[in-house]
Amino acid sequence: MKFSGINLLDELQKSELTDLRDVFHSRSAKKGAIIFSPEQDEDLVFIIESGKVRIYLGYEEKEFTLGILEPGDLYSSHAGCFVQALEDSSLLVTDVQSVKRCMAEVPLFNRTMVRVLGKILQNAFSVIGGLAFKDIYARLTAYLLKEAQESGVPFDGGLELELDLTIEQLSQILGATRQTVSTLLNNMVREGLVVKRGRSKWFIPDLKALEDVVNT
Amino acid sequence: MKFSGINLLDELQKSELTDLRDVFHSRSAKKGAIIFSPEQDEDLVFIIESGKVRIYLGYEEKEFTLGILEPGDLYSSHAGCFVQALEDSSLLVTDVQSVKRCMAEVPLFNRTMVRVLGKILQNAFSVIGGLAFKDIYARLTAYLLKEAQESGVPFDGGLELELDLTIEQLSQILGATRQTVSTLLNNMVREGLVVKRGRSKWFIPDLKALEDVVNT
DNA sequence: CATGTATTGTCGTCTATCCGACAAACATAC
DNA sequence: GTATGTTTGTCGGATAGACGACAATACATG
Repeated sequence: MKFSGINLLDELQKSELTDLRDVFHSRSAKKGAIIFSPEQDEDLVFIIESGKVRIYLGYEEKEFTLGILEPGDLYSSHAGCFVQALEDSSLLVTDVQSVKRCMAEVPLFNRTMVRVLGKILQNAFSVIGGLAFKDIYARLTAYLLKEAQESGVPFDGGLELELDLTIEQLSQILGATRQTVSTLLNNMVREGLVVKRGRSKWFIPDLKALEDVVNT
Repeated sequence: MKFSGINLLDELQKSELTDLRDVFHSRSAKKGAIIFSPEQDEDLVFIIESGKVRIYLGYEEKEFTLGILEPGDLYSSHAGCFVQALEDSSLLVTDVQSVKRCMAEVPLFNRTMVRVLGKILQNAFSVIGGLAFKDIYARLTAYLLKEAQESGVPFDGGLELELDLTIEQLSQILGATRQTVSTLLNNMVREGLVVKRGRSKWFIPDLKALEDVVNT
């Protein structure tokens, strides 16, 4: 899933933004490391250069994943979230001051910034809608459907889907317990909605059927 | 509650923004009227001039209130939300095209835009945190505490609080049913945490006690 | 191959919250 | 005053989903 819908790495390639590239410095993080946390109050903006990074809220023992960033995604460290590397990753980081300067000088950056914030906001609203209105089964099927549509690979009339998430991680995205998600997924298998293909690989034999379940 | 934390009406008074004022046109709405809804896809940006306006998500019969805007607040109509006038209100409206032009020409507007979006986003995250991690009682007490701190009037060692919400409306902010909120509120009354003072008016005899409940 | 660790499936118990129903209280209009 | 609508309080039943516990896998690593 492209979290913001806009690939900033591509944007940075554009010739207008040569000077912009220079304000970023690179920073790398090992798999599992927590890159930013809500306490530290440096205001930083960063772009994922490589790897995979998880944005999440934490409260006592519980965690809720807001999204997973991939190369080209932009985010800010001052939104009160944790940022954790899911794989060895490298980020392009800069401080908000520089960003402000850029916004004044480079109009394109500006519009991009607003666009990205808008996308993130829309995503946040849809998360709220899910939590407020839908039960876990509905959130699960909707999530699978979206992932399948965005990154499923056609195979034998159906779709193959590589989620690359443990059940535990999936449950943190859905806002549920590991146990509940595990049980619901297995119910879906029994009903033939999905077929298990090994470590976090799934096959959806009939996308229509899944759509029908989601739209009810 | 100031939804975005920034009063755009004040900002518009600033001399730098004279031309900006001209791109907005006024629009009024009667109490209860739905001003924008998610289907209509005009991309508009608006500022509350007078009155009170509710931003909410809707799904089937249910509604979840994201926030209530007051004069000076800015919002955008393309975020997939309903916008409803809680009282007779008037808005300053403009389309996104004009906003983009302004962003290029007036740097101040730009920064303000990003700042407002940031605030809204932070609010959205705290809503998600509430829904994901806390039960309704915790959300209720936290809400009352925040309102008391922001707009409570000192009285006789405690705070008087005019919420101006029916229980039903309050329950839509908290993401719960009317009945549950009603019961929990009356429990709080019995425990002496709050005292009822008539139609949506409350008295908090001991703010510390309320804080203690919230921080556990 | 053996051993340790991480991931998954499943079951029973427990509780917060929803939902429908209804009456009481209150406000508003006639 | 009475009548009518709106807002509230409360109760009992139903249930989704949390939680703890444990066994069964699968996976990695020496």
